[in-house]
Amino acid sequence: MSMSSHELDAPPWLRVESTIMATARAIRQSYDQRFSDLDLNLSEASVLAYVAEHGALSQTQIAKSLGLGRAATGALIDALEGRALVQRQTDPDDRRVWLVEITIAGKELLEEVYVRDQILRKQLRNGITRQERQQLAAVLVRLGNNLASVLAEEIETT
Amino acid sequence: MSMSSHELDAPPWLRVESTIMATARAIRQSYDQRFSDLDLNLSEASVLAYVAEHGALSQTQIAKSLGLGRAATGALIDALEGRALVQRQTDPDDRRVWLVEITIAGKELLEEVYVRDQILRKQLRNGITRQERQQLAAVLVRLGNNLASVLAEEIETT
DNA sequence: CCTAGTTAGTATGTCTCCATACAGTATGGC
DNA sequence: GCCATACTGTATGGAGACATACTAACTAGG
Repeated sequence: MSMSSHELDAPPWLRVESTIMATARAIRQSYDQRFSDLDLNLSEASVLAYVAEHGALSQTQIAKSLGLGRAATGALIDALEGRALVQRQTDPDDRRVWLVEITIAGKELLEEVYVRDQILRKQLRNGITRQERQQLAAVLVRLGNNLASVLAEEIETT
Repeated sequence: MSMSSHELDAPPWLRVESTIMATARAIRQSYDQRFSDLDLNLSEASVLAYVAEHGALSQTQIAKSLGLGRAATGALIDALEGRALVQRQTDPDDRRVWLVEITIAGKELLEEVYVRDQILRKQLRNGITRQERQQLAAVLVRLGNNLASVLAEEIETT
């Protein structure tokens, strides 16, 4: 993996963006590999975990919480439902919405997901202190806020 | 932007991954917006800047330095060449390779790119100290190394 | 009521990238 | 020289996500 090979010679903005981008890709990839024999990718596992923790939720709620669009979320739930890991129920109060719940089979699979997540996280934290991780998260959040205002401002101006 | 809305309620691994992922997406998006009236996206601008700085390069060299695959890089160069921002020249020493160089028009466009990059970077750095940025980069590199070894190990085991 | 506006979920097209496979070309051992 | 190997650039198919547009259904104002 050429993670750090383009640290010195690339143009400045690319350093930030491509490092973050490459890291994000690699995280996704490592989870996908660890989950591959469960036939789950990271997004599917995330939906499963989120639904397990929060009970019957609409797809829009799930999408918002996971930072995905509604279309992408719907596709994920299609896949999970096809394997009977979650089930859709009609909402008695609103005939537009599906309430998504985890099934017994889903819970069982999720146990294995948790185990592997723990192992992988331990490997990824190697050589990175708790304080550093917290700082990383804090800086990323601030960066995210700056990005949000940049993007918002941009829309105004247009 | 729901950058921080899923900070507290999402499952743990998702916090790290999705924060990084969302940040990367947002960075790309903000650059794309700032460059949109130049008809450039971040990757194209990166290729342009990299070629401007390092002169005639093979596509493989460019790909490696930018952390992209050769196919994706080729497509980017196709687009830039179609707009006469770069030009391909045959390598007298190796008939397989294209040597890619920036054109006058490319250099002119790049000036504008640099100006906008400076402005955007200043906005993104808002409230983040130089030290924090360096630490962010350092932690990301370490995380990247951990990811690389995880992915490598995974291949061995398979 | 009933009409206008909003929201839930879905379908579709696009974007950006990767992985794989391929054809043409170099290179190093024999 | 010759062959196996490695490498360059391209074509193709797929993954993952977005934006847009659409249908169905809810809701609030008149």
